[in-house]
Amino acid sequence: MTTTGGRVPVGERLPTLEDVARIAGVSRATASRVINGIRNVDPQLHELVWEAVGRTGYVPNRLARSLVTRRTGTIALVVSDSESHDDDPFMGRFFADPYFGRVVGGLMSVLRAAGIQLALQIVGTEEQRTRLVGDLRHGQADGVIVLSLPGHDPLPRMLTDAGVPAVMIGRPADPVPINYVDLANDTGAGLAADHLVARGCRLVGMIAGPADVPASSDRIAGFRRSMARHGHAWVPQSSGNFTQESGETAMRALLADHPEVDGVFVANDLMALGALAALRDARREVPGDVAVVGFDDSSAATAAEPALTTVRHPLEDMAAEAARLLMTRIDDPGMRVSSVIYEPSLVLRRSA
Amino acid sequence: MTTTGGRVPVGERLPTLEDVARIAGVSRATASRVINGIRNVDPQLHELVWEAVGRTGYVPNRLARSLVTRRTGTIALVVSDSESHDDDPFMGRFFADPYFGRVVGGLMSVLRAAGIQLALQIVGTEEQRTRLVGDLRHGQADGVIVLSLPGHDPLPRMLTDAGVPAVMIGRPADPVPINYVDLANDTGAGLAADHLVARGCRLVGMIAGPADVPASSDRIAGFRRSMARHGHAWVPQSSGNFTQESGETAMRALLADHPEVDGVFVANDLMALGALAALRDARREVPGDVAVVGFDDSSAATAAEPALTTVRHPLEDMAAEAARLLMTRIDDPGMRVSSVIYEPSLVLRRSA
DNA sequence: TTCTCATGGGAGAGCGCTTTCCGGCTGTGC
DNA sequence: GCACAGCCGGAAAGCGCTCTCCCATGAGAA
Repeated sequence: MTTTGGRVPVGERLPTLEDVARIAGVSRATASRVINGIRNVDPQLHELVWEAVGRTGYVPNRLARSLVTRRTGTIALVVSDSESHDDDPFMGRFFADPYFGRVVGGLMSVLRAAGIQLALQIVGTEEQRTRLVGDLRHGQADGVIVLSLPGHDPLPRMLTDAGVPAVMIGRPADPVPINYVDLANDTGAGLAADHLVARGCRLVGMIAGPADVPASSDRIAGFRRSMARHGHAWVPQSSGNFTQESGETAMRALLADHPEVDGVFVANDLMALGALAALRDARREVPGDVAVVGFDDSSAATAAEPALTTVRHPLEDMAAEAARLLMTRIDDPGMRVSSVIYEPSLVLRRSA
Repeated sequence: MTTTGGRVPVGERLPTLEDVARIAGVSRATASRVINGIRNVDPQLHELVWEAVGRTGYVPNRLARSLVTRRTGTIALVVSDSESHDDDPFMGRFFADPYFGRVVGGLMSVLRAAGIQLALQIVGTEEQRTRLVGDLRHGQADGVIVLSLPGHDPLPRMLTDAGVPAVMIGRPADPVPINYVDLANDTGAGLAADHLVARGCRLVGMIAGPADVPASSDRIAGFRRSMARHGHAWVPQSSGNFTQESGETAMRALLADHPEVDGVFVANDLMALGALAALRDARREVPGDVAVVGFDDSSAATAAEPALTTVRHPLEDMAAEAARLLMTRIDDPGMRVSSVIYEPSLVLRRSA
């Protein structure tokens, strides 16, 4: 078996800048200048260097370069999971949820074009968090996108204290001077309330998410506020954990306690799917007997039968914006803390 | 504002091994040995070093370490996208698909415990591929997990030629001596055929995926073979691209051409969701008029109404296995090429 | 002609770490 | 009492790259 072209045989030492320089008959410094397009270099040497690069199949060693430039071309996506343990199935659920995929897709749409790679990090324990922040300060990654998760996570604060460029998707639970991109969750929930009331619903219930997730509590507050404004001071509520099954259970509970509900706002589409199943079991027509409004406009909304009327959450756009914000922050360390809030809209389908 | 505890102020130079050594009153070499737990070091010095580490808040610089050890503690997840362009929406679809999330979840379940991070890479152009392989040879990552995508991708071959530890999830389209983990897709499709026939279906159709994806073509072949064995030499077929809408379109086409179908095998759950919608539109009862079997047992299967009878694809387990295989390969470069094939099973729900 | 100044290239000092090599010390067996 | 292992710690050589100095050269000004 022969080796084709200029390909370097396996196991052989890889060509270094030194080799390129030697072959081109210039110094390492000049070779480096040519390859990085820095300063004017004599066109003739320029050519010689590129020729040597071609002949050797030279590829710069990113690690070595990063060590001196303090730039890695990597952004970390950190999922901070302060509550669950390593063997908790929570993470499995998390990745399977459309949320994760949509975020990654949005981030990559921007990062890919910029030639930046995304490094996925999950931190659970205090030690892992400290470690992560340490690595980041060393420039393991140029910046961080933090995904908001349940609980009062110390990570955002640690990151800002350490001066690591960071952007959160979803606001932090505690007030921390960190950049973030979020949705006006309260307004979105308000839209759902308006719609259900306008439809003529008399008793509207709510299936909420975990109270310690900011996105969730904002939806709860926004919904209640809007309902109150419409004269519904009291809203029966049941809670789930954003999964389909929990939505089904919550709907059953709601139905048991308040058989007369004729409208329900579910804090995310996945739970709405479960709610739909529970309503089917209870022989309630949707939207005839009970109108259902979801939240997120994820793929689950169109998968549902009937298709879900839901609040649109432009997660891909938000993630893309977060990536852009982070890149700006990385290039300009002096940038002042800023946040971008997206406005939700109601997507009308058949369920309400 | 004061700085708490041993925390190092922002902007200050980070403590290096040199600093730790100086404070502990030992040489850099000894400090390194203590921190990495290499060789026996006098217990007293040992303690001195750790104390210095605590006082300075020292965290080893991973980059510098990797440069010399040639180990990064990173595994790359590469999505090779040889056909689409940068602005193609294909990638958005890809990340939103449960497939991606399930794979990441499975990988992380293993990698997280091993303290390895996952770096996401998307390569589209030839240049990006060359670049990627170059970076990998330099040890940018210790190994690669490759996701199989449409088309005859040159990447697997490039990787093996370069001697980069790699494991594919899903077999390569062309025969390449690369490690992979796959599902016996043909057997799975056969299970679906057996079930539909056993149910008494007279005319069974099929909604296939793209023909150039190995997983898809294996399902097609397996289904046809099994149907033939049951005496159904001919199977009407319509194709989609694994999305819900394409499934709906394909089902409509199938119904138009063969109104008498009373059973259909759909090559993945997402398309099955679409097929269900088309059947509903056409006023066919499922499973009464038409029985439907999906593939994957993804979250879409339970979201469907009626819930889908489907072929279980243990993607999380497979991804976890791929991660383990890769780690083994990394530690033992001499390991011979091996592949693991998972056996599918049929999950009975209501649609068939 | 001489001095100034701009320009391009080379030498070499690091970036922060691991690891080999070697010297000095202690303990054992004869 | 001596030779020989066996250990342990330090000095220093890198890993592959960038980038600051500094020098040489040549053009333009006085």
